Amino acid sequence: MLRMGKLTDYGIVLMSYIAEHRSKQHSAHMLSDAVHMPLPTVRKILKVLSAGGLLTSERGAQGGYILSGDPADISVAQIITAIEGPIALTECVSSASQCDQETHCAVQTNWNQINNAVFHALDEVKLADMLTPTLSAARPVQFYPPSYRAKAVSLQDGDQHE
Amino acid sequence: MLRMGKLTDYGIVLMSYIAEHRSKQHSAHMLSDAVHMPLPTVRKILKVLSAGGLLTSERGAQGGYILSGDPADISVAQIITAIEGPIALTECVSSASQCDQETHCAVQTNWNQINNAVFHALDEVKLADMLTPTLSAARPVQFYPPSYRAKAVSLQDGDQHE
DNA sequence: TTAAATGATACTATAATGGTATCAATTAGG
DNA sequence: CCTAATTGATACCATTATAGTATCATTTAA
Repeated sequence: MLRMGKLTDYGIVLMSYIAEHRSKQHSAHMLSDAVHMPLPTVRKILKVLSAGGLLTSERGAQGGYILSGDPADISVAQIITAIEGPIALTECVSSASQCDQETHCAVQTNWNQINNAVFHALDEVKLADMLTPTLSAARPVQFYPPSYRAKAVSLQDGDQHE
Repeated sequence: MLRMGKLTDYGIVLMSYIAEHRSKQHSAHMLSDAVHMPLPTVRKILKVLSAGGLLTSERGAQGGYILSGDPADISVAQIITAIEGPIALTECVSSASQCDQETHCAVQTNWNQINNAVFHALDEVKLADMLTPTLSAARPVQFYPPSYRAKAVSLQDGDQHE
């Protein structure tokens, strides 16, 4: 399974919540209550989201966070990028290939394209889309065949615990 | 950054190598030498790839591995799925939502679409494509704007070390 | 029957991640 | 002007996941 940090997941939930209540300014405390996440964690995420330019913060009493832009303009890719860093599946792409594989790594070049494909997929989904309960009708969605799921075999020891 | 296990990266390199030398059968030992990866690790990956149906194994002396299918038919998505498990960015999708967020998680529904988009992006890139040094001309590739890279802010402590 | 190979399982150390605590800086309001 | 509320920044810890290794069982060609 392609893994993404749990904090990023939280981040998207937070962004969704804020987008749903754009009128108000939200403090970390309020959001923590509203979305039932531990306050320190919420604070950490909000800070990063703010540093990434997705949220605008106001300090001091009665301060808080608001969306920096329109939900229709903020993509999932932007949120992920803000929290996780640049979207890339492999290390070697972002960190200018310090691996000793370079010789056999004609592969590397093509990773760029893969990463791009993934990025664009994520960039097409906007925050506004996340608010709508289901948009199945709007976009042509094809669930990938269950055979793929079934074929997965654990790399780790013993149990797969899922 | 969206993370993918290093072993998966290795797996793709291995598959690429095997695809480039389809005629022969390859033992873990040979591959370990050829691609300069630790033998035990190579063995582990090959086993999983074999269990996933992407490689066909033959036991005993003079045994080894060969590609199960045509490189043009094997997608990167398949390789990733074989090694990492089903392609999904969040936990809650694959493990039938055991999170306590369900109330606020209208978001969850839409993750399916995101995961799908990513899956299709990865499924379109075939192993055969990885062999060609660059296919820039063939497919329209757009590198995402560097602004996204720049905006990334570390969630972790201190340094970003990259 | 031996050697070469895959299959399976168990173990360990390192690193990444999530989570927490603490203090500094800012600002509205009494 | 002082207090309380709030974000900003940094440092720290514990748990988990990952990569990597070791060991033994199984199969098969020579």
